[in-house]
Amino acid sequence: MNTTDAIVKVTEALASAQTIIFSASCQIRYSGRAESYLPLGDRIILIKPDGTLLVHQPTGSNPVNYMKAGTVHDVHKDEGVMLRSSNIPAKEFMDIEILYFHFVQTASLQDSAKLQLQGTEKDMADMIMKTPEVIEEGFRPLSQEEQTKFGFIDVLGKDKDGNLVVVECKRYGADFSAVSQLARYVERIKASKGVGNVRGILASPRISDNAKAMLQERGFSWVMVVPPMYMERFSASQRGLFDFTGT
Amino acid sequence: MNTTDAIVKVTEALASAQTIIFSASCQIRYSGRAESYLPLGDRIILIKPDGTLLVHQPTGSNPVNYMKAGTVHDVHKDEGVMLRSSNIPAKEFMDIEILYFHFVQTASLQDSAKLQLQGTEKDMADMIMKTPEVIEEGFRPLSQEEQTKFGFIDVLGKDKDGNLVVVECKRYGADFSAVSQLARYVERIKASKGVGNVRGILASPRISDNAKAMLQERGFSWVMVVPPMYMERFSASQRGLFDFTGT
DNA sequence: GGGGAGAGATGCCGC
DNA sequence: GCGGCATTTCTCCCC
Repeated sequence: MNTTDAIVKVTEALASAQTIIFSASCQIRYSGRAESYLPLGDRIILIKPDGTLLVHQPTGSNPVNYMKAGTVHDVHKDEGVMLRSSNIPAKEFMDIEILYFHFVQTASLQDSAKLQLQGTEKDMADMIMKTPEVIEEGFRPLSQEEQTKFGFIDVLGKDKDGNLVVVECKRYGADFSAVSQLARYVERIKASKGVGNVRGILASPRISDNAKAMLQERGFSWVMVVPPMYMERFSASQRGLFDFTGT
Repeated sequence: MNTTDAIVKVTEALASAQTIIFSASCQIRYSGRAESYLPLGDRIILIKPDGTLLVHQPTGSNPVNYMKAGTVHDVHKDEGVMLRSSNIPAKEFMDIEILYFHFVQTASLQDSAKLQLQGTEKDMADMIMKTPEVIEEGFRPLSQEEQTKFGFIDVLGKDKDGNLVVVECKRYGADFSAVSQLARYVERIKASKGVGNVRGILASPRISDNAKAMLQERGFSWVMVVPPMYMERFSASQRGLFDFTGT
């Protein structure tokens, strides 16, 4: 695509805060929290009205380079074509040297929708509050997301014998970090409540052998809990839309 | 844009494993590790040759919905237009119901370049190996990335008195998690080497007050180390390219 | 704004 | 494949 036309199109879109998508052969330098250089290649570049800039290579989920919201962009032609992006407060800078524009698209997007997500760790904690027997027989939850200066506890409760129980939820497989976190909360509760016997329970779909060993070493235990997913499409009437689940 | 033309263009691009970028008014359902619904709105959708699919709203760095590499896509018209994406091994599925295509672009991108990144945690460890005095006077590094069954140790060394020292590097501010990690490694080294006195040092640009308290409580210490950044553009001859840093 | 922790985290490397 | 962990993590929430 003609370079001069492309520069005009990008410049006008930047001025009117439109969304810009273009493909270009380019090389990229970044300086900020770290520093990087990306040699010449073809990429997709997306600039959003909020200043976000994303550079995508032909593979992978993550952008190879990016600038966060609030970044200011300017494209100009000197010896070559340069897209210079600056985020002064964040002290981050990027230079994209463009050899050729493959295409430039601009758009004014209308989108106020927010993602509705289910099956998070918070949903696990909600489920435990409602159906505490998933932890163990006789477990009675007392509070959810109890704040301590050292982090917040997913679920705090008492077992059938009246012992305090700290429950840490993980929506994925639990690892060392989860055990450390549980240990920290148990210590914190022991200290703040002045109680010697506080139990720790890790609730997750899976746990690594190593993490389980560390858990038992510290006298804690693990309960298999799967994060709840129960959107309306699982009802029989919606079977047509998502019938690939087979259930 | 004409819907039939758009469907043909997307279908052909999918068949030839091109990169596809289009904008559409759509609503999106996802089911997999979690479940989500995104109501109607205008989005940018990017499909890569490796099957990666990204859905971007007009703001923010992260895609609001996505499918990972290896996903298979198919667009067809029934009552409405549906882009159905499936990743069978991962048990993940997405349905994008498209009301209108604003534009469709396809491209064959040539890009074998890899990002050259500096200022990572690994670079910090490298620097400590080369100039160990940044840790403390008389520190002698023995090994880097020493493997243990409980994770790998950034730098293992001895202090001027011959005590073993475990160094954990963080390129950002150190938190509880970093202290827990360091404690785990120190315990591990004590056990595996059969030594009672093993020191722990956390090396990072910053540390939170709480983390520092926990560190001292366990008898460890903190050293301020900044991840090294020294690309050639900081030389005087390159001043023109990145002179906005002011230094 | 900093601290703490989750995320449909992703990506990398090692076993 | 799982495990362990860094990430220019990003994002949210709460102090």
